[in-house]
Amino acid sequence: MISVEEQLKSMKQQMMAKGYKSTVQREATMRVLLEHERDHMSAEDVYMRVKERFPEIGLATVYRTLELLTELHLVEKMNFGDGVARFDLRSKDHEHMHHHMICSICGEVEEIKDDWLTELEQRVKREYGFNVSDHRLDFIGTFSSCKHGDCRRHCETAS
Amino acid sequence: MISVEEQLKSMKQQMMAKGYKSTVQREATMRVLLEHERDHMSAEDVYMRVKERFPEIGLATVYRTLELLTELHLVEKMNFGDGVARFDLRSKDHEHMHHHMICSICGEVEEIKDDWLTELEQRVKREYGFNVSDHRLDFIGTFSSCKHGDCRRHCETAS
DNA sequence: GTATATGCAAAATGTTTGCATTTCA
DNA sequence: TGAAATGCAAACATTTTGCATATAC
Repeated sequence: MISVEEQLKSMKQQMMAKGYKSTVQREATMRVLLEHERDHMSAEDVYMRVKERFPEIGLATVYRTLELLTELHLVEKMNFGDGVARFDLRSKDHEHMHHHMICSICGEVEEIKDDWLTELEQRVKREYGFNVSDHRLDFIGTFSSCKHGDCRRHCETAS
Repeated sequence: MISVEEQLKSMKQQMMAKGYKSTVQREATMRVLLEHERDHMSAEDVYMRVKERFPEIGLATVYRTLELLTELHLVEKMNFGDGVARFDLRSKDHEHMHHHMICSICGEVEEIKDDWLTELEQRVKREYGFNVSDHRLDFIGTFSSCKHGDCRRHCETAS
């Protein structure tokens, strides 16, 4: 596992290589993303976390930064159907998009870190002539533990 | 294949069985959905189509009807990341959610009607104790035909 | 007759944009 | 220095809500 500082440096390099400037606001945003790698934060979530340490930042800047990072494929923009976009870092050791299990009882989104789709992607290519560059796989259902009354974790935070 | 009238009747019955009333607005909305079974229409799309035949209908009614039908599992609410919810009928002969190929050149959303995930759903259950009731599988990429300049179909309509 | 559904307009939500000012390379 | 980035507020798009009226059962 690479350290936060190293990852930050690498991200900055990728940004500057494409002609974008490195700013304190962008660094602060990336730092928040690094510290919440798999939290599926909304833009507002990211904004609030960045604001804690950099109170003068504007929401628009966070949106613009997240858009930029998405463009650079450094973050992944997701949508779980609740009307808000969510963002996660695409770290070096998780090149491929991961899959999700979305619990309809507690709202928790859990990850499956493997890539189960390489085979199906070949099939798509073979049968439909479609070249897959990305994929999204979400399972909707219930965790056994939720069904039995004791939710896995932070049920109340899943607004 | 069941006729439109039969399907409509069945949908109305399901609605009334749960205590909801059958109204002309709801019928008109369902009819539009039946005639555009796999068109991934936004609420606005549905609204405009219903309005053609029932001009006094309000957008809010369409939203409320689509919400109700989603609740009854008669329609499927989707989200392709462009900020608008899209709706399709869940017809009898396609009980399971289908998969999508989303072309990043022309924006076209094409369907894969098979269910490729039964095996993976068992694996989720086995490895994570998660009981899948639904799933969503989207492939993002490009059709060979789009790459070669001639887009598959109605590229300009994919706003 | 009564609870439910509708239409309209207003509000709420999430996101984008214009523009004057600041900052980075 | 000059182009790019920022912060703010206003604009925007989509969806939801309140409420008086109409409708289905």
